[in-house]
Amino acid sequence: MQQTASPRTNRGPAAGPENRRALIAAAREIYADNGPNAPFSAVAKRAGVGQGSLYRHFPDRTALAVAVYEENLAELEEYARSGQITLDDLFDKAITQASSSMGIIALIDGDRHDPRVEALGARFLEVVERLLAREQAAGRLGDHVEPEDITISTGMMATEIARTDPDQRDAVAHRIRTILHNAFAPGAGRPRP
Amino acid sequence: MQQTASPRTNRGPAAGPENRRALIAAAREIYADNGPNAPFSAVAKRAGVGQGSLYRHFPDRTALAVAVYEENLAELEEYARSGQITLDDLFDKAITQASSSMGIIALIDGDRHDPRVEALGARFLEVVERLLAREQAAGRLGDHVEPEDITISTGMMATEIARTDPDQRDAVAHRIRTILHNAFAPGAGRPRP
Amino acid sequence: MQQTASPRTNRGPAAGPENRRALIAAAREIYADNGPNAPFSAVAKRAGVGQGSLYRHFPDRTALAVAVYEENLAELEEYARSGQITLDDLFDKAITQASSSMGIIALIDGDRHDPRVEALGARFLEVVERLLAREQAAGRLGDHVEPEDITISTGMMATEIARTDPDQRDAVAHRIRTILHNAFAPGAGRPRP
Amino acid sequence: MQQTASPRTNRGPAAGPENRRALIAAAREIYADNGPNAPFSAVAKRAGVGQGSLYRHFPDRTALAVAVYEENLAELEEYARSGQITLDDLFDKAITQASSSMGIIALIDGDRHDPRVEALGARFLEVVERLLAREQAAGRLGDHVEPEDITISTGMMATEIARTDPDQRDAVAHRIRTILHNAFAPGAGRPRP
DNA sequence: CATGAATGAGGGTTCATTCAT
DNA sequence: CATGAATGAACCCTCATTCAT
Repeated sequence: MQQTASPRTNRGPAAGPENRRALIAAAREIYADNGPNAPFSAVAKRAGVGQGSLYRHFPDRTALAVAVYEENLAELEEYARSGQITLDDLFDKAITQASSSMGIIALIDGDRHDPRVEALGARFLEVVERLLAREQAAGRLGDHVEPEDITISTGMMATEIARTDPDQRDAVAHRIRTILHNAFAPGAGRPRP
Repeated sequence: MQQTASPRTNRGPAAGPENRRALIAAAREIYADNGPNAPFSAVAKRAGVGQGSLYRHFPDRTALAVAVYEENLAELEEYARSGQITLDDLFDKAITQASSSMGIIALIDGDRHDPRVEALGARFLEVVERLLAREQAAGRLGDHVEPEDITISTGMMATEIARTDPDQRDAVAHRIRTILHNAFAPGAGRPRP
Repeated sequence: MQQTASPRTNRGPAAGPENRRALIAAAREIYADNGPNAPFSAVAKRAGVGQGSLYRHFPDRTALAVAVYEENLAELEEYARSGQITLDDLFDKAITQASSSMGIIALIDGDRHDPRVEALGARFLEVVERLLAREQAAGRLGDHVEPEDITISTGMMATEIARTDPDQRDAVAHRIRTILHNAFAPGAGRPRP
Repeated sequence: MQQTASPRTNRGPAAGPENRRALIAAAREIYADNGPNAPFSAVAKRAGVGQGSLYRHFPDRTALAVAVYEENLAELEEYARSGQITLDDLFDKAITQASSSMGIIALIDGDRHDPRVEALGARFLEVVERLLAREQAAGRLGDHVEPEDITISTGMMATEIARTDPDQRDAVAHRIRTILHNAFAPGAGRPRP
């Protein structure tokens, strides 16, 4: 009837932000190693944090996945802000992140209607829109390409990479990039003469 | 005083093949409705069959998923054998099947190294190779296209369709088809003049 | 990810009815000893039955409490059917059952709006109605008494007995009986001359 | 770089009594709204007070319940001291308090052997004894009535009211009052002529 | 003296798998 | 060969209690 609490160590509230970071890092590892069905509690264990703290910081799986993905996205936004990002840069980032976040991506996929996830999608779309406008103006991408072409393609590519064996990822990534480059190249949208 | 426990209906060995079919049909419904994490036992219930029979026919989840997918593939092979299958036909099939087998696809994804799954992949590759050779010969697909481009693209497309909301599937399917057509068109692989 | 089942013994389906009885008996003991907040799983343990079997037989706490209480009620109905039950007989039964079912009563209380519980209440009301009509006709209970007076009083008494220390139960029971007898006696409802 | 964790508001020792009052008020609300199984911590949250302060003021659930109930009792004592309290007045108070303190009553019930709870019972008995003596002297209650008849009846009534649906409380209260009035009326204890 | 994050054991429930009938 | 109840480990989540700040 009574729950006996026997905390081994209590580092106090100061541990809060540190724990949050540890949980996000642990989530990356756990979901990368064990796929999206890994027990939620495994994240807490890996982070060296109590179950309760995990739930305090992230009330549900989605909250955690969003936090992880948000870090990825923030890095991308930062990169986009700091210079002239190209489609290849975007693909590079997507491939890199897909390789290390496979479980998280799958997790997010399951919740695509969650408002928190939709918000991330909107932020990603913005990055893409700016990129596309610039590249089209420079004549490096065809005018037939729409932002959704890029977002969907990037998502497909990331998923495919994520589920590919590590030792074949480079080859598959190269193949998909080539396909997409051909599809998005200037002139690709019009019938050949 | 105890009423002897007795199987309600035991139709004997004759029921074997019938049960197998019922289980496969039930699996389609269950995984379509509930996603890949649906309880295995739900399939037996939906099929109107005991747990034991489910395990007899399909010792594990993968065995069942393979059986379902094999039906899809057999249909495609049959279709390919019976006439001049085009890339568009292939895409049509993939889209149709993705829409109705989303859970199964996800299930198979998790087991891509299972030999039973690999065997299906090999059969699919064969279909694609024949198709590609014919279409390239007819000048309807570029010579830069390789069979793996098709298999990977089809897989990506199917996954993407499967995870898209039903009411947006047509639009997304159209978009992806356009991208891939542009990518695979004759001339798309060479630099523009 | 996989749940490993390691059943020590599996006595087969024949154990079903036996398990059900064992669970009901265990529930009586557990809730009598530990009150209504006893862990549900303790019932399974006491019955020597797996958790799953407990849930199969009784999908929730209320189902179990209803089953227990239904046994009590069936005994009362049987008794009422077999002869001329008096108010004192009813009180006797209520007191006896309250003493041994305290936790169950509390449990049922929490679910009084559950249809299963309401059905039991209706059955109890029927017994009371017949009893009251007969006793009033015989002049042993006042005409001012209504069935609900009896049902509420019995409920109050049972609850009070259930929460009284065993060694004071007789005294308290006697006291409450006297109060209610005085209240329900012929003439008690009318002003004294 | 780390921002030092700092208590938002710490009003110092002066806040002590104020917090205590806030906790008691919060307990009333929480247990009225959520029943006796409401999380202890919810009280602190509702009171706008830290967990630690809750534990400082009330080391356990019972301490808090006793404090709440003590307020009710003090009000009753004050009322009794200030005039000629009748049985009906007592019932009125009991009904009113039962309606608003249902969770607390249930909580106290579980701890009736706690000395703190027993002390409250003794104080209540004193009020009843004085009331009974006065009413019997005035001929408004039968000589057969003993203090324990009143205390038990009041307790039963309160419990019954507390667990009755709000919209039926008036009817049930009226019914129980009538029963008890009939039982305690002068002459009710003697056999009819 | 107050705050509120951290802890982790415990209870609820599900479901993969076995096996008596 | 089919049935479906039985089993219990695993996962999810809550919450009583402590304690650094």
